[in-house]
Amino acid sequence: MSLAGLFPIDKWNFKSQSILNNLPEDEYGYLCANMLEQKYNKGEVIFREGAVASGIFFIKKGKVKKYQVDQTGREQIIYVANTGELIGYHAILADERYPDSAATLEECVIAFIPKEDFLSAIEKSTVLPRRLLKTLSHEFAVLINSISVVAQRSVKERLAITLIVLREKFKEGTAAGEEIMINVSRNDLANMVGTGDENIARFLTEFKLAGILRTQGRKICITDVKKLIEISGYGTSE
Amino acid sequence: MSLAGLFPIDKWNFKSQSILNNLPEDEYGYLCANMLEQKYNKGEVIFREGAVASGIFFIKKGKVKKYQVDQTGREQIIYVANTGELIGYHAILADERYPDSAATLEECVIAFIPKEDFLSAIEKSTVLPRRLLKTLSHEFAVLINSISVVAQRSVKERLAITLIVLREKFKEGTAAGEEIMINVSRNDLANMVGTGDENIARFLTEFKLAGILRTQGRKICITDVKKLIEISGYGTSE
DNA sequence: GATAAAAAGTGATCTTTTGCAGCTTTTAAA
DNA sequence: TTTAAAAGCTGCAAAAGATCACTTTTTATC
Repeated sequence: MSLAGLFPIDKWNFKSQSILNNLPEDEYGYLCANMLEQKYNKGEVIFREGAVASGIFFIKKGKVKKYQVDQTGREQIIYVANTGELIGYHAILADERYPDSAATLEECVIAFIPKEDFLSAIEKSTVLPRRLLKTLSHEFAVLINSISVVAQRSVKERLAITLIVLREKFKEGTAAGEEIMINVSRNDLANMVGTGDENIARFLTEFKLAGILRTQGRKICITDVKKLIEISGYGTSE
Repeated sequence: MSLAGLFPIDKWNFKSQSILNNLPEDEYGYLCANMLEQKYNKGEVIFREGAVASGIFFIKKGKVKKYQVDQTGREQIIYVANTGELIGYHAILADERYPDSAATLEECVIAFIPKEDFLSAIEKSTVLPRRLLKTLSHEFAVLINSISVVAQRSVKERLAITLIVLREKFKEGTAAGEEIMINVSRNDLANMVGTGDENIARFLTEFKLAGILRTQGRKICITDVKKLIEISGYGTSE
């Protein structure tokens, strides 16, 4: 089923894919001159919050979590980046250290582009600055939306929203007709929602009993998205 | 007292001032060609979330809250913009509707710059795109920081942080040597922290009894910032 | 496939936060 | 200065969420 009109999925997606999409041949070539492609295992850290930013990363394949760790050691996942997205460019553009950490959620292929190449590509390009401004501004909208939701919605609502969004992300790697399986640990799920693992387990059980989803080991399959949208709070209005 | 080294105040400030600061004469002149200056009373709405974005706003004097209202009518204040800051540019750059609403927290003087002027100023300028990229990227860091804090800190800690940040904002309009008075309603304070008015009143009383602050009507004067920083959770580490 | 380690699920309890009701103080307007 | 309305404060009860201990299931590795 499509979410169109039922759930504001745009409010939850950065779409940084569009930055490099259909870039003029020469500009793309230049950007890739010193590109360093690398395979990452599941759970590997790509960069850490506070580290001096040496470049940006292009996710050629896989899913990456972006997160912050607070002083008590708890992890807050800010965003899940998918195949085709760029990460790490904020630090370069702001000329600051990485504001968050990034780690793979599954096996990934990721290309590294050195800071200098990225910056001079922007310098030379006419479309890159414009695209970056657009993407960054859109990201702003996504993030303030997240703040409102985290500040005002219950854990149950937030879990519902998280599951809907994750389902869309996992849809991309799923063949048409095949069932969409969300494959993240309960702990990662808890760190996205901003609660403890136990709470997640409890609500997942509740959702399962309500016929909203089915689990296969750690994997989750949403069987009734509509009901989930209702719980998310976006169901009636918007 | 200075917060340097004690509290990461940079994590809480957009600093969009720097966008127009010391802009080359001609570029600034062009940007201001059709500028429309207007006086706003306290509490007036500047633009509303979801409205088609017609331009950007330059706060010449005063403080403005940026907020979202959820379906239950609750307001979440995302940011307080101060004298010298720009607002409304995200929507223009992203080519989307305003992602949040803006309203004055006090009497303000605000100048409106039409969308077309802003966009062609960017087109013609060499420094504007760069500055915008830098500002937007920094804003990203500020917002993800907010998400972590809202998701993981207690109401008491969040109030402490909010008070420290507000104090810095009100410092700007205060003559040197004069006492810094934070002048916002309990309701606005609650909407910044993301809780109810009653909770704010309770913790303010607690802080008052602990000798951290003093109230004069609705106005708040922080008398022991250090203690507040300890409560905020930034005291020991960072 | 066996097995150890890790992750997930459940129950009980404790803490934090919310929301209501009623009261007091402050503010603004007559 | 008076007065009405708005804003702020406090106590209490209920709800939501966090934490701990323990069991069960799953995953990964030999």
